[in-house]
Amino acid sequence: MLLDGIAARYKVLEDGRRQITALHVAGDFVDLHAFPLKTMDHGIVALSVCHVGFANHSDLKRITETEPHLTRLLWLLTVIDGAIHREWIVAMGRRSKKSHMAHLFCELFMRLKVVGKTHNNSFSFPLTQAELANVLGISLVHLNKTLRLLRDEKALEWVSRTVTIHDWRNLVHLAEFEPNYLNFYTEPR
Amino acid sequence: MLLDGIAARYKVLEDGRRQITALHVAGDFVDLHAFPLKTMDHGIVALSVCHVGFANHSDLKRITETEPHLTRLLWLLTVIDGAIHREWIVAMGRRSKKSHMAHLFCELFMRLKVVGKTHNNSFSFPLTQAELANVLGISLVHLNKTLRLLRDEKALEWVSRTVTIHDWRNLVHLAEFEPNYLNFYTEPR
DNA sequence: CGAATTCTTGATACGATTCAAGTGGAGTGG
DNA sequence: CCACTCCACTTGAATCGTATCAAGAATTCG
Repeated sequence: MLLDGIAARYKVLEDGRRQITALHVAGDFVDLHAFPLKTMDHGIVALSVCHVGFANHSDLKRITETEPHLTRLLWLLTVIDGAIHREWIVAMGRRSKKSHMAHLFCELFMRLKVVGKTHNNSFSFPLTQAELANVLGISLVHLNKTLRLLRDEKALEWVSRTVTIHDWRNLVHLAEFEPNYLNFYTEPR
Repeated sequence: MLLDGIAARYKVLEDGRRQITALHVAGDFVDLHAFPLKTMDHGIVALSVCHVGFANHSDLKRITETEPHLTRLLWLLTVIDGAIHREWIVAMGRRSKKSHMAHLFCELFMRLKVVGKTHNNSFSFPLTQAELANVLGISLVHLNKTLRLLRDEKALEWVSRTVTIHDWRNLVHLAEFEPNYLNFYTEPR
C-alpha cells in the first residue's frame, strides 16, 4: 500500500492500551513487510486524509523473479523501516521523554523534507495529542506537559495541526539527533 | 554474519547509556539488514561464546540475481527482525516492566525452541543482569527487583546462567504473549 | 584463597500516571 | 445567529513507578 498523507501502524493490548509502532508519510510503502511475511501482525490507521495505491503480491513476486535491482530496492525499504524501529527502541528505552519527543520531530522533519512536504521550517502534523502519546508510549497528560517544555524553550510550536520548528539546533541537541541517521534515502549507491 | 551463541545489537548515547535493540540466537543472520542498507548503524556484541560464519555481500548480491526464492527467504529474515522490533516497541511503550520481562522470556524460549536450544523448560542465558537491563531499557536495580517479582511468584528461575520456566501458563498470561507471534518460522509457505 | 565482578536490598528523590476539573474551539440545531 | 454539545487541550494534585545512591552479600575467576 503506497501512501500520500500520514498513517500509523499500531498494536492494541487486551486492556485497550494502544501503541503506535510506526508512522508513515507520503511516499512510504506502508505494509511492504507483509509481502515476505504473508501476515499482517498489526493494524493500520490513516491519521490524515490519505490517498493510497495498492500493489498486489503476485506482481511483487514477479519483480523478485525478473528485476533483481528493483527487488533490492524494495528490500531496502523494509530495512529502513527496521532502522527507524531500532532508533525508536533506543529513544523509548534510554532517552528522557522530552528528548524522545524532540527526536521524533527531528525524524519527521527530515523524512518529510525528503519528499517535499515541508514548508520552510514547518510541516503539517494533523494528529491529536492522544495519538502522539500513543507514539511515544506515554500518557496524554504527560505528553501535554512534555510538549509544553519544548514550547516553553521556544524549540517548536504545534498549533492548528502544523508543527513549526523555531530552533532546529536546540531541537537536534535535545534529541541527540544524528543528522545522518536517515541518509539511506539520499546517499548514492 | 551467521551465529551460534547469543549476540546483541546495541546503540550507545553520548552519556554512555546503552540500549540493546536486538538479541540474536543460534541460526540468526545477525546483520543481514546491512546488505541492502550498506551501513551498520549500530554495534554488535557477543553475549556468550559465539561461533560465527560470514557471508560476503557480493555473494548475496549474486543470490538476488539468480535465486529469487532464496532472495525472498533472506528478505523474510530481515522482516522477521522488524516484527520483533515492533513487539519490543509495544512492550517498552505500553507494558509494565514485569510484563515486558515476561514477554522477553517467552519470546526467547520460543525462538530457542525452534532451533533446538531448549532443554525441557530451560535454556542457557549467560547475560549479566546489567545486560538484561540494557535490553529492557530499565536500571540495573529495578531490573533486579522486577526479576524478583517473577521469581517470587514462581514463574521462573534464573541461576548460574540458565533460565528455567516453572509456570509457562502464568508467564504467558503476565506477558499477554500471543503464542503465534513468531510463527513465521514454522508455518508452511 | 583473595580480588573483582555480579547480585541483592533499603532509602530517598524524581518522573510519570491517574484523577479531577476547567478552558477553548468547531460544529449543530433551534 | 446564538446556545449547546462535543471533543481536544490544559493544568493541578495525589499516587505510584523507576532511577539513583549506598552498602553489603554472594559468586566467579585467576
